[in-house]
Amino acid sequence: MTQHRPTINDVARSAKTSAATVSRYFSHPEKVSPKTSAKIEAAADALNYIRNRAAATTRGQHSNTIGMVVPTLESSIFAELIENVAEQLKAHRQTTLIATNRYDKANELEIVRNFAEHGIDGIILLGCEHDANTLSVLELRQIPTLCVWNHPLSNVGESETSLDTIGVDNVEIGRVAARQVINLGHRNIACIFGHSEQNDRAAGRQEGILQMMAESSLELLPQWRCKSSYDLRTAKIIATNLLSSTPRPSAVICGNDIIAFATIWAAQALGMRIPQDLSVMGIGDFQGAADMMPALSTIRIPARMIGKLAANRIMDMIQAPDTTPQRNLKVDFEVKMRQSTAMFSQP
Amino acid sequence: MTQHRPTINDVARSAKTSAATVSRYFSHPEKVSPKTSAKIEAAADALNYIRNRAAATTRGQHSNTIGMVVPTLESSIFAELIENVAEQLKAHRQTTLIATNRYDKANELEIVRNFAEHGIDGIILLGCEHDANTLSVLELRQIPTLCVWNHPLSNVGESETSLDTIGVDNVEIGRVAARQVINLGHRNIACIFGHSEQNDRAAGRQEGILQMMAESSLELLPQWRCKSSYDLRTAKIIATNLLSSTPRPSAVICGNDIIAFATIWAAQALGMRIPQDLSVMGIGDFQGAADMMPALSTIRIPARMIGKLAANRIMDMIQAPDTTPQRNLKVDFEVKMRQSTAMFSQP
DNA sequence: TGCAATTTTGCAAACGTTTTCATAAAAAAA
DNA sequence: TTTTTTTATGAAAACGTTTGCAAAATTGCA
Repeated sequence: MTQHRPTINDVARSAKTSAATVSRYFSHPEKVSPKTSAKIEAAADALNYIRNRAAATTRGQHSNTIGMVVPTLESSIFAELIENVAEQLKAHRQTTLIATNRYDKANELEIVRNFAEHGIDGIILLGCEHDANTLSVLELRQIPTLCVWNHPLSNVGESETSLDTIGVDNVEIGRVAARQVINLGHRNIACIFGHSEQNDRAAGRQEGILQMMAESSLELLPQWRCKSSYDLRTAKIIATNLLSSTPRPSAVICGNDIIAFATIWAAQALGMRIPQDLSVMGIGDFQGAADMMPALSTIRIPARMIGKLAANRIMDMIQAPDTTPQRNLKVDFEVKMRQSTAMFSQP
Repeated sequence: MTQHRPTINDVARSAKTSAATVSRYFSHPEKVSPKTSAKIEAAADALNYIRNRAAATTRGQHSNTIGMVVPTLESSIFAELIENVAEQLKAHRQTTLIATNRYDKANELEIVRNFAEHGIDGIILLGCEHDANTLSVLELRQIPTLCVWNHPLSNVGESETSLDTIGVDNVEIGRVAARQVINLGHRNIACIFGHSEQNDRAAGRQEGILQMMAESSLELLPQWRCKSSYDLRTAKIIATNLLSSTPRPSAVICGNDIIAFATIWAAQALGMRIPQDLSVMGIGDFQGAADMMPALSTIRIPARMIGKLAANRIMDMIQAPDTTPQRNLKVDFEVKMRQSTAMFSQP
């Protein structure tokens, strides 16, 4: 028996044809006659032949692999995005690779280099802000790249990236979230933002919320302007702290739904009723937001749609790299007012 | 300028050395002298050289890539597992690829074939039950493979796999979860199991729960024996249904924490108080379980530890394929009794 | 300084594909 | 039937690495 794994030559020998034809059978099936196809299929099956994609890639072929970089897998919302991208790409016969940068641009650079080394066909990055070295690798290697999730910030910071984007406008989201709460009559509003250093989504939302409050002539007390990382434990501590000191806000706007969950649970643990004693507004519409008690008022980011659009767009970019259609596609979001917010009523 | 991306030969020419030495500089740095190393580093930097891993792999080299297959990314607990595996593997300079099979063995086979085509060095599968064709591909290609998360079932079904495993014993988990509830004095216990067809974890837990109830001479009423998929929406409907019919159980044991969350929220929506009116027991200790109100009593599966162990083990298997140490490693779990369960008290 | 032992280097042959080009076979047209 | 066009096939040259082997350079020791 052959100790070595069967190669295309073994299949060719067994099917009494040439390696070239076997290769064509797999890569361009329409170019080989039905009769030969049948023979090759039988031979490949019998030998348990498995293609060697690495070898194929050396000869300039596409690797049929798309890389995707997200900050973390622990947010259910990114999971929703990823699964939709992967599903859609599967329909295009592409493999999706996923890696997490843990909100760190240095990690991201390393990941992108690694993707490049493996000859990936295209890359989908989450967010619009990236390390200059990352952009340079992508540029030099001419790897089709797409930024998803958010729209590049117009005013906050420099829109450094020249990459195409598909996503929501986080400044607008921040503005709308704040407006909802303000329109309910709240005046004593606290905020728990996400950290915005390595995170342009958080930065945009913060900007939008602050804009809208300023436009409504509402002051944000320094002690009501909090920051938290996107994890339940930390956020709950910060929320508990915020809610157990006086004066107490009548509403809290949260940088994302994780923080909102934590705020609701912190309030409940302190014996407060939601929404009678406190209104809580989230952003994201994460898994559980609609089903928890009380259901969370939030802004739905259409992860499913972004995923599908992104997958199709990256395929276009790979297949027709010359054409340069839309650069930045803005996706609409949806306001979901549920049970965690109520009209302000004098305590 | 060179239209083509720089190759190892370009670097060699620029550094006034040979391609072989440049190759060694990247693969076995200790074999090249400091002086030459410096020259090569400078040249590679200047040219923005990026290695072509596909080409390397053809010459029989390792691809330094490990594939991992999980059912879904939407469970925070798998995310925790994955991130720990990936982090640990990164320390071994390995890239981790992630794919989801959506609880479908046919998808899994396709993924594994794809991994094999890409010349992956090792594979980590979630769960112990796999398609015979999947096993055959792994066997034929001699790809080091590890099953994680659960211990193979001893009694339920055939332990089909001959693969190494690292995980918890789900039958035992089911037994312990049930015992906790029974020991609190509950006699009218309902269960919402996960679907067990393509899911040996769910099957094991169900088996364990049923065993323990039988041993305690407790009958499980047919209408109290429910099944749900692992998603909030479905589970909440089923729980609502269960809890709004009479007689009503005093406790519900849930197949995992998603189902437990849904049950708690369904009960609360029906105006029941937890744990006074209903005790709810989960399994998994997902994100949020400890922080929600009331905090969920559950069984903690040590995702972090399993991830670390798995990463180290797969590296051992790759580096020393001959040695055959432990086959099945059983990992301990932890009971976390919190606020969602209470002693049974006559209504 | 000379000689052996060791380290570093370069040549050239793989690795398993894809693809160009030419040729053979089949189909269509005359 | 013969000629032309189309389609299917095979031979051989890439693709960018790694690595066995041998030669060259360096080091250690007397």
